[in-house]
Amino acid sequence: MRQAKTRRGGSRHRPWPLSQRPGYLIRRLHQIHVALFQEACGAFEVTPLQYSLLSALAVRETADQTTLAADIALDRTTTTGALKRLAARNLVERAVNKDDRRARLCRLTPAGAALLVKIEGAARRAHRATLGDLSEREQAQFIEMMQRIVAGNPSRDSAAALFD
Amino acid sequence: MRQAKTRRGGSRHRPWPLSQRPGYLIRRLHQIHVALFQEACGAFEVTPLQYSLLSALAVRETADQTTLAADIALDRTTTTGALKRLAARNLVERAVNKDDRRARLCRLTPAGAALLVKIEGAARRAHRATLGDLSEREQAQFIEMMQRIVAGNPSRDSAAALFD
DNA sequence: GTCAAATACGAAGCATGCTTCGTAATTCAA
DNA sequence: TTGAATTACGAAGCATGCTTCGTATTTGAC
Repeated sequence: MRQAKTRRGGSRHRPWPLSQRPGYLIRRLHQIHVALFQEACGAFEVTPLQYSLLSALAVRETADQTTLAADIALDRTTTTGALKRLAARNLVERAVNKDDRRARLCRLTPAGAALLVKIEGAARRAHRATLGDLSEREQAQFIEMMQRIVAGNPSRDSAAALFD
Repeated sequence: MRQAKTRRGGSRHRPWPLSQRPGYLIRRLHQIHVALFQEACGAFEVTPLQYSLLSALAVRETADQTTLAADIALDRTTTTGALKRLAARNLVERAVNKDDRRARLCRLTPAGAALLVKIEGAARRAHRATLGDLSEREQAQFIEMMQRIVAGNPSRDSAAALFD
């Protein structure tokens, strides 16, 4: 048997440390970013996802929910839930489209636009802090590699391009 | 004003493309990994988190829920929920500790240990595939950088060390 | 024009993930 | 030894994220 000698207990596979598994490390990175973001922007009651949505809306001016979902690479129904919460706080308007009554045209309210401006600085700092343990050069490499992975794994309905 | 000229509509900040924000890219990476993992291991009805838990249990042999939560850097109550679901499928045993009736000692059942062995190959392939768009050398760099970031942002109650 | 396909939503259900609050059991210091 | 801190859980609540199924509306092929 090429198996390493059994450990206390039974014979098992040689364990693959969690701390070396890409999926585990990615989950941790996400966890770390969310924590840093909340620390920086929690006072504004905005989550990373909501910041993404507000940003996308600022670019689109107006868009239906499916389009927004594609913009931020998020499931449609999840996007709807997030938009509802933003609408409940009067940061977003969700009016039924008169020209296509299936759709809901979303748009930033003045309050939403104002909030976006207010949190912009803190949000960007949080994003940068996430990679703060890497050198400037490494950060650029890291981002480039992430972009390459994302490009190689298109979401089912990626509109993409909009933000590039 | 150093601001770029205003776009159709109003004056806003120069938008920072989502596709360049570390937090957004990390969320996408997580999304991609989960999708790849489901594709590879969905037939076994196992999620990435459940795989982490089963792995941690295989190493620990026996552990209370709080210890497991620290092992996989996950919130305690979330861990409890996942363990309950595994227990409901008879993959994990959650017996009240006779020596400390506050705690529940968890342990892999034979079915759980067998399942872990069965999915090990597919799970590892899914983890590797997540970075599949990078060269071998880049993958090693990428993992090393993620580890550095994780090391620089300890979870509140990191037991860590166990898997290193 | 009409009817099937496509589209945009909504509802429901499950699995993460987090926080806060409450409870039961254990520990440890005075 | 007794009573306050600590510890391990559980429950509840909110926010993601996903899938599947159903409904309303529009489009487009014929």
